Amino acid sequence: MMPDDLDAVFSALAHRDRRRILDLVRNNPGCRVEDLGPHFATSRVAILKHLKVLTKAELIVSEKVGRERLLYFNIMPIQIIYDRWATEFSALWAGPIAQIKYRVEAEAKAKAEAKPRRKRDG
Amino acid sequence: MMPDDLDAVFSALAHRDRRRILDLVRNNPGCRVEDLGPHFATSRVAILKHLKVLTKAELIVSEKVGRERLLYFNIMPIQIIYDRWATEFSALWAGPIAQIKYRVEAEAKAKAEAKPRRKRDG
DNA sequence: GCATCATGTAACCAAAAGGTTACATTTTTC
DNA sequence: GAAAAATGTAACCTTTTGGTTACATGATGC
Repeated sequence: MMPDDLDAVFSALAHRDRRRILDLVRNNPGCRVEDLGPHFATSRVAILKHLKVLTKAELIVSEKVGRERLLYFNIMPIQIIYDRWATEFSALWAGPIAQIKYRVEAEAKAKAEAKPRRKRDG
Repeated sequence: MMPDDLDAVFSALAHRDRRRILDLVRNNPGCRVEDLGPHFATSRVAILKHLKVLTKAELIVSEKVGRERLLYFNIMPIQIIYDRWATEFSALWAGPIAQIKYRVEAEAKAKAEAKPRRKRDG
């Protein structure tokens, strides 16, 4: 997954209604576009736009069956991020107490070395 | 964490430079705003704007020391999402084989029950 | 105390985002 | 075959986003 793809996934998740769409599709695999309508206060076309964003981020895959479009949730983008977070941050979230200790150490270290750096101005 | 906060966090993560800022701050706790400049092709003020977004999402906390501002990474928002994902999706990502099996079952189930729903139009 | 440094705000602009109504197309139903 | 259903596109508009340059302010160094 390329950085641009990460942008797309996080961006897709950055809207409440889109997260709710994902929940609905995940809990109702194969549901249709029109099944989503009653759950939202916005227009059908707004929902179509949200679906387009989710599809581009690969969080939703769909198939056209006659005049209907069946929607499915795709866990892969989220799993990729989840796994990447596990790799990068697992040392940071050992637990509440360990975490506070780490934070304090980080701040002490910062004060000890927060000095000479290269300078540049925009 | 409220849904609006989730919007803010995902939105903050939805920009490549902002993720890179987070990496830099995480690996250099207590670094200053100007330390970030050399790593990016955009202007200093653009970076300040990114920092404002990250701060609002609580992914970065900072303290003013004299004329400098020291930056620290805050793992909490990401940990909250991570834990929530673990709760909601752990059944979905048991493994590649199990996942494919689940997907097939989901699609078969969808075809069997993808029928009567309420209708509404925008 | 003055010049420099580090950060921050203001103003501007183009592009993107998020919504709307109107129109179009294909498939299904009767 | 005509009407209804389901989806999709186009056009429009307001707001937000992401960038820029210019200006401002307080702290630091000499």
